[in-house]
Amino acid sequence: VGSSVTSRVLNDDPTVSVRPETRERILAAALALDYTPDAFARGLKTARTMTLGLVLPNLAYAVNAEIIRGAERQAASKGYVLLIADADEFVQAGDAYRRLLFERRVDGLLIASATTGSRVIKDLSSQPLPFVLVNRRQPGLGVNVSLDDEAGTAMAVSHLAALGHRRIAHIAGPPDADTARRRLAGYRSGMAANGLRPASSMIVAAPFSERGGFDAATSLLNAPSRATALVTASLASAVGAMAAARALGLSVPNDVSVTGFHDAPIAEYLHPALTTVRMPLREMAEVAVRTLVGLIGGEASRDVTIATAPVLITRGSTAAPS
Amino acid sequence: VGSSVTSRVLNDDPTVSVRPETRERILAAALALDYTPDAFARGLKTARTMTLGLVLPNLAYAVNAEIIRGAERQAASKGYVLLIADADEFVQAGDAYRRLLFERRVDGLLIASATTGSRVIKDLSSQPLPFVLVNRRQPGLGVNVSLDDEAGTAMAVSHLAALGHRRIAHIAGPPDADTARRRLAGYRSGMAANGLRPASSMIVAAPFSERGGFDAATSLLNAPSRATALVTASLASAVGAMAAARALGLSVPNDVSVTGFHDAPIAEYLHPALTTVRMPLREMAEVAVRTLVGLIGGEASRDVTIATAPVLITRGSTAAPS
DNA sequence: CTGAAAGCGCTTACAG
DNA sequence: CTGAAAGCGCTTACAG
Repeated sequence: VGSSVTSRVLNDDPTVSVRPETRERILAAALALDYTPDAFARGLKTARTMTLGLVLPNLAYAVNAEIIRGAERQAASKGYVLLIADADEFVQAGDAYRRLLFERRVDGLLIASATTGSRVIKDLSSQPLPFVLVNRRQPGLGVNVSLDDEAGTAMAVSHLAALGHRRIAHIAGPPDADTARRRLAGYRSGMAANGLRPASSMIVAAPFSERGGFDAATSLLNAPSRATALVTASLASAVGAMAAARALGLSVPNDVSVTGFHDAPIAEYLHPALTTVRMPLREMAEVAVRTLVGLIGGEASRDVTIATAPVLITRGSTAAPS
Repeated sequence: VGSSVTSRVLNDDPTVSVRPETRERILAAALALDYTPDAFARGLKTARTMTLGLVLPNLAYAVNAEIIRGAERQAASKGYVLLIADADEFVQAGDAYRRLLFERRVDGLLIASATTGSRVIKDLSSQPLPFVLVNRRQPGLGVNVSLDDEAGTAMAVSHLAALGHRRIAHIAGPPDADTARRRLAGYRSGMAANGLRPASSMIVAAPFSERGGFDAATSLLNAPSRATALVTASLASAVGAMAAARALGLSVPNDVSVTGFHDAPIAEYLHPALTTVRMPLREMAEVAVRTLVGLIGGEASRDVTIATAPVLITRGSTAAPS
């Protein structure tokens, strides 16, 4: 049997017409020999690598792990394999950048990098490789898949307002992260919806880290007529905020309530257990992969905001003000 | 200029002899055209993909994120790119397995999967693809790079013994994880070194999770003549153990001391802050990559245990027994 | 010192 | 229905 027929049979080419017997022989031989096509040879010929690149920031937080896992699984189910690149190096236009963008190693890129406006991101648009921004909106710059962070944060605010809190402060993320800006918007709209208008001193920007939350909460809780509740923009900063309250001799939730953003197993085991907004992170990663695969296939795609509603997980870190 | 010379100049082929002027022209043209060789074409010809596969388990824990990050950076600096595969799917011999093992997509594999004796792992040895086991020893099965988990755990035990504890219990990991077995061995040797011999009821196996630690600690702390200190085999189980103590009305560290294994930013912000053993995880990942690259290059390699000593980070979760 | 040729392992028009 | 041929973009002996 010639290699042409073999290739077509093995690839289920619908245009092939082959005698059932020949097909059987090919299939049997392939099985007997454990034949698996060489991905690089195939990639060279078809100009499809069946590989997706994932550029992502700090892995130390469970949130990003959810994204990797969701993306990896969805990619696998679409026949793709996932290449991972560190955002820091990528964004500095290092080797990872060159390798993913120009060596034709990937058919498309998922960019989950958190900060905004880097030169690299701009390069992308003047360049034919399809890409999708994950958890990150940047109008005018290609397709993005993101969550309704605003609704999530507003939900946390409403929960606290319903408990009777009025002086609700916000530990926001870093201003260069668009997720931080959208969570801040959610804080504002949540306050407004509850008839509250926060003083600007009630909003403090901080990195998405324990340390960031600690420092921000310390300054917030040291202020005169301090807040009775802190809505934070990440899980890590909520942990830091609770630690800061304790360090000041304040009890959570008796003296001050704290909410986090995103959920992870540890939230339930903290002291007190953390009330937090659970966002559909895995779904976001899956949709991002599907969107990218569509783009690669030539589909026109639009931005998508994951419609699945955020869920507020109420635990011990929030209570009525005393 | 012919493509042969071009290729050799661009690849710095030492055997090429070329007029300086020609070389200049080639270099200038490459620069002007932003030329980057097609990785797949090169891979097809050279039979080197310059890609490494990383098979790893549950990403939800910061520990594994350290491994990815260390591996990714080291791979990048060696000119490699990192493909990621989910251990669950891989170990069940799913598509990821086929793709990484047989499609010649990678030059070698880093296996950081935690459990032991899977069929897939055995397949590997009857198969020419170089691989390195990361954080996981399996005698007779290829090269592994691991940490001195035993010393780390013994260190935690000695710290508690020095504080005056005698009834030190161990929340071990799952018995099918060799890291768990080595930490258990460290617990035993640490106890012996301090003249203590624990009753077998002082050792409880549990998954490496908050929940696992919670359940194990609950049973341990409900027992008669309960332990005054718990040495756990992971960060997550320490968090769970502290929660269990609280749930029983016991204070950490006044009634019971707790130690974790591995460090992450959150440990410092827990209540109380967690005493834990910091292991050189990133170094392990880097050495694993270097070892794998050596193997790919045909070097004979031996198992390596990272020599860098574990460090005990003493925080508020341990104190003298009251 | 430089270039033409072969070939890596596939897929895909195309001819028989 | 089946197979021979070209070609994807490189690298590497080899010939000039």
